[in-house]
Amino acid sequence: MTSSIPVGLLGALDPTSDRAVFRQIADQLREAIDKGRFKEGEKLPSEADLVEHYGVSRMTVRNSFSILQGEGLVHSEHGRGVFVRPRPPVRRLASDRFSRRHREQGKSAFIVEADAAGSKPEVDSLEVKEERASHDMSARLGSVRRVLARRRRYLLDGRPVEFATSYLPLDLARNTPIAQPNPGPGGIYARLEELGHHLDHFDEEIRARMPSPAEVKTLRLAAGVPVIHLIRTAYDTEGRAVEVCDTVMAADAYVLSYQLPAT
Amino acid sequence: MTSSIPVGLLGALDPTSDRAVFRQIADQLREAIDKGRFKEGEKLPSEADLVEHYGVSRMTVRNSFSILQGEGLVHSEHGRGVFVRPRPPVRRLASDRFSRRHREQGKSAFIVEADAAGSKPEVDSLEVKEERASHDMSARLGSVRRVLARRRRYLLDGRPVEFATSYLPLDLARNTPIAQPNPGPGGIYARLEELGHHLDHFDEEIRARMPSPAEVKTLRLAAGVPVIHLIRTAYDTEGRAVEVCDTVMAADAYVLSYQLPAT
DNA sequence: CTTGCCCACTCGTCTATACGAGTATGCGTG
DNA sequence: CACGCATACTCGTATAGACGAGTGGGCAAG
Repeated sequence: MTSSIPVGLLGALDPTSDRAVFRQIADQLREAIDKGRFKEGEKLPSEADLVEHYGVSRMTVRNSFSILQGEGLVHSEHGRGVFVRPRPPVRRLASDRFSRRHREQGKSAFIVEADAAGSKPEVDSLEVKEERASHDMSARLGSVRRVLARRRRYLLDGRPVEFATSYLPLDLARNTPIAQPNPGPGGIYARLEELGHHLDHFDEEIRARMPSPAEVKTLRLAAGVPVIHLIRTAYDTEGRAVEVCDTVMAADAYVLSYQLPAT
Repeated sequence: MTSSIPVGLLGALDPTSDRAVFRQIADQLREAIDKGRFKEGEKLPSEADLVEHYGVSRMTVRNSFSILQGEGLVHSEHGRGVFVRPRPPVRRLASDRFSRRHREQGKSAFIVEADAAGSKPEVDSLEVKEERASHDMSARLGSVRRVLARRRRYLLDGRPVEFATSYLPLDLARNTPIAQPNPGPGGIYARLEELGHHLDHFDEEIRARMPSPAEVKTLRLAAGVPVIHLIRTAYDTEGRAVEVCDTVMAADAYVLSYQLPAT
């Protein structure tokens, strides 16, 4: 007995079916996972086990696993096995997360929230730099040539969950606390208001897509995990766009939540 | 010469690199696509071309393609080739799309919008049914046992882009126009208000994830296309949840847009 | 008991081959 | 000219084998 894994939880192949063998195997594994016969974090039967159980070649089994991996259901660890991917705790982003009320406290929303949820928050790879505005950024900020870019990465319990860059018109941010790595209590929105730019409203654009290889690296994303791409523009009471925040989030770690009036 | 495709757009492998051969090939193809050397909808070199160009086995080339497919960059067509996946036109969903103003016209927002964008809208697989509320739905609607479920699928130019189900408490919807396949001008929100349920606000929850096999089928999704899962709850002025709309959208066809006051 | 090594097991990468099935093109037949 | 078929080219599926590399447990030496 080379395996202590209950391969018996799986059925047999239907040779009369039109469905490809590797799809049938993937279907059976998926069903077993969905029905909880394999639990979160649990090890699936090894490739060798499945080769023996189904009487197919190893590449066929690997093909099945690659389907499930693409669906984000499992992940493999070299030398250890293939595991049911655990659902990470999600972070809820409410639409009122930038209200002045929340800004009063000294700590950032991210830290407060994470502490409340019992996870350890970190912010790293902070970079504050002057840059040429990209074409898109220039359009969003109103024909601005140069911008101040503030980049940072957010982690929960050591896992990167979000990578964000704020862009501000350089004429507005230069030589202000906003250009400091730590802009102080209440973050850059508090500083903007102190500088006389009273915030009026935000526009948020939301997309979802598969990550680029760079994003996979930065967010240490597992296969089959999309990203949520959120672009927020902050406008002051004079209608000027004073900041654009470009955020890429690991989709399995987030639920966005908005409350809309029924006007 | 078996191929008219300019394989010459691609470089050579680096045998000293630690990076796996199939990843190097995928990198080169990705770069060529990103730089526009292969354009949207264009056919990539065939597997056989790449086998010859790189001097590797076919499975290695296929492995490279499968990476790009998982990233949503390419799609393959049996018997035709592998193509750069075209970016479909996106549908923008604005946060004011349910305002009473938009409800005045007879036609649904989806139809109006699509006509304006010059695409042909369709709504199909309409199903109106009484059901037992799922645990989650019951919680959202306030301990409701039975619901009226309204299912429909939206298509643009023949392509399915969205699948939505509205759930309403049965005691509220039974024997009203809401239980009709076509609820009339302004949709069910107009009918709800006529029935005395004045809408106060909506809550929207947004997630992104890879689609289930059923969703792949319903939305005819290409590999590497995530879905946006939106759950909207409508509340009346008495604080009662009067509808929950569960929507699954092809992520490559949508940009969601919200405007938030900076209170 | 602790340390270090070996080995079994695991997934990762790659080759070579075979056959099947969908697509498109061109050519020959009617 | 129109139709249908042969054919070449495409990707899809599956097999069999090889070697590499990460992991972890057990065993032997110290």
